[in-house]
Amino acid sequence: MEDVAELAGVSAMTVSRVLNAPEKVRPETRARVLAAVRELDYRPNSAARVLVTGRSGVLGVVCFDTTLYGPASTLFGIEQAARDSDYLVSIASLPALNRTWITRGIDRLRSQSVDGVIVVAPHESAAEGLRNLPPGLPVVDVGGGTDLPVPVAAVDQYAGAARATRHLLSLGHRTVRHLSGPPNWIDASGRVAGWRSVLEAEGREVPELLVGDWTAYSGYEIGKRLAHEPDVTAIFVANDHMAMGVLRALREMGRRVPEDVSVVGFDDVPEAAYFWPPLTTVRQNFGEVGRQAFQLLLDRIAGGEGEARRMVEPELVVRESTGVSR
Amino acid sequence: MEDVAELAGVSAMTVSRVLNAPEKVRPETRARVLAAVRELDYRPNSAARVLVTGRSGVLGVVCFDTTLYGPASTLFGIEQAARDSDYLVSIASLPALNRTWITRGIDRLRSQSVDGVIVVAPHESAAEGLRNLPPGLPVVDVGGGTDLPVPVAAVDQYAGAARATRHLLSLGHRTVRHLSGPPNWIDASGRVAGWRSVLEAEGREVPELLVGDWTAYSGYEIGKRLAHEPDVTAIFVANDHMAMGVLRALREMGRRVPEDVSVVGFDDVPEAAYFWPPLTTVRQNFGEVGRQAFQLLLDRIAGGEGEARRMVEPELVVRESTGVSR
DNA sequence: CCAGCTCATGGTATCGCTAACAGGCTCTCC
DNA sequence: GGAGAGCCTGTTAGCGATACCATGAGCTGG
Repeated sequence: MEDVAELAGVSAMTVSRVLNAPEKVRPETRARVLAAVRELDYRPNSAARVLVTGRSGVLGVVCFDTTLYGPASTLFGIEQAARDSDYLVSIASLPALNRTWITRGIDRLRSQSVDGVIVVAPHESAAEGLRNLPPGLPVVDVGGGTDLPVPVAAVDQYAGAARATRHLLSLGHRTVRHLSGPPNWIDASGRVAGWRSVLEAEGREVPELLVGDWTAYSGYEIGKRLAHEPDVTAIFVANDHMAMGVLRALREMGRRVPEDVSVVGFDDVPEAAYFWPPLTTVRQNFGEVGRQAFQLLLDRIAGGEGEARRMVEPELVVRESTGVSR
Repeated sequence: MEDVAELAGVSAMTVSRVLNAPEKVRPETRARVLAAVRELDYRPNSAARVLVTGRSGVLGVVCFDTTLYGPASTLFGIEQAARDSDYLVSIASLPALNRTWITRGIDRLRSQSVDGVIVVAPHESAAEGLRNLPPGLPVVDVGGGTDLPVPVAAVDQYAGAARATRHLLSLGHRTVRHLSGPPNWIDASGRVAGWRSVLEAEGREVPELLVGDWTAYSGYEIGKRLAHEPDVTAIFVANDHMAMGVLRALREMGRRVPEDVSVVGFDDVPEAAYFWPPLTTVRQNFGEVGRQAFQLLLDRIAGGEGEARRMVEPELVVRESTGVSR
């Protein structure tokens, strides 16, 4: 920086000002400095800047498994929003979902002086991990429950599940089975709640809950069991990958979709329209959730104490895997 | 740090040593310092450390679309390896794949004093972006070609495609059609080359190349066209998602898989075993690629000039979408 | 008993930048 | 024409750590 200052015939302070508050420098001086910056290919040292300002322009994301479609898409949304605002994103992935690791992840990021942290761990353990946060560190949660001490951006799982369930009932099905995600996942329990509430509101029997682990494999295994129950005519599956396994199991066992059984998924992965049959599902706009989370975080970093929750509405996408009850 | 030093009755310098070179401090003193560290919940300020040492413990990843299965899995592998070595990962995603953006992504990371950069952009433009790198910055590429000026970790696409093609020929098919990924993607051209070379080596006709864009949609559209060509009995598709579209198109047009047409995919996404029919495909161990890339980068950071290329072998996974030619 | 070594620790300078204040210049306006 | 208000720009100090060298204690060996 000293060199740039010398080349431009000004002091280091002026160079600093050109970079941080250009309007405070006379245009002519500014031009000379910028020319010198280019000439020497000068780049400010962010470590030094962080040291004195305390702000780094980096935000941290704590996440679990970024190969899952939802978290990966959310992360991507966050990254895009961050790029547009000249933030950089550091990620701390967790080997397991529990309080200890979440706390450790946040610590790891904090030690790098991130300006804020977004936690993408839609699991009950996240709540514990967010209980006693280091004071002064802005934190936002993605997909968490309502009882968190931090702002939350999330898709309204309850509403999405309710829509899926109502759709099936409206086709004439007596009731709807639900294959849920693993217990303790916030998304999973939100979908269970939405499903159950619609059945209860409509006075339908609430059948036994089935529990998978998000994988197509678990959908397939549980689907085989379901295929043996002749009174099952409508299944709401908690994500598209499990739904894919269910579709295959039903087909193998000779039950036609949608003639014999209707199936609804959740997520609307890009491939859902190419399942056999094309899958009716609930679209979640993960990218939008990521962007909302980033906005919430920006607000907190700026000292805002405003909104604590931003819900993104899911959308039912009707394709060919659902049909009227026989 | 001063406070810790005082509480432990030592100088700041000793505290620093306890944290960076514990063996140089008498065990007894070390214990006192560590106790003080815990008591005050002291955390070193990484910015200050970076300022003086020049090393940050952060590595950067430049990537394109982290919602794609391959890049997401690779990123995850890198992150896991990094965590195990106490590195943090910053990501810079690119709005478009070209020289300018890649350079800008690297610059963005460099301005944060990352210790090294891994570029996950298996596209020809990456090569240009890697031509004139800032000197002194260790860079490793993932999935790039052979002519890069930096070390590369990659899956051997050529070998994988060759295996897939030979598998189809061994089932008695006269020749094999190939639906490739978009031009200029390294993976895509590697697979094309492997496919073509086997056909030529076996003296088979090399049919016109078909080109998709990695999406199930493009697979579906091109699959519909292929379904009309009765002499097509074997298709090697450049990724599983496109293969899924092809499967659906063939089915819709009344062509049975594998009885009439055999289909092989590439990637082995977790769902491939639940396609209809279960997809024969080429498994790529993306996680391993990520880990190898990280190892290469660590080596470069440490000043190594060793190996420039680490190939990960893909594996043919035979399922039910391929069968003997009629 | 002391030169000469090792080992543990401390003092000081410095990394590159910006906050806070200081000062000089121009301009306005009575 | 001079006080006062702006506007630019410069000077100084310090952010929190580590590199480097100095220092003193304890030990070895002739």
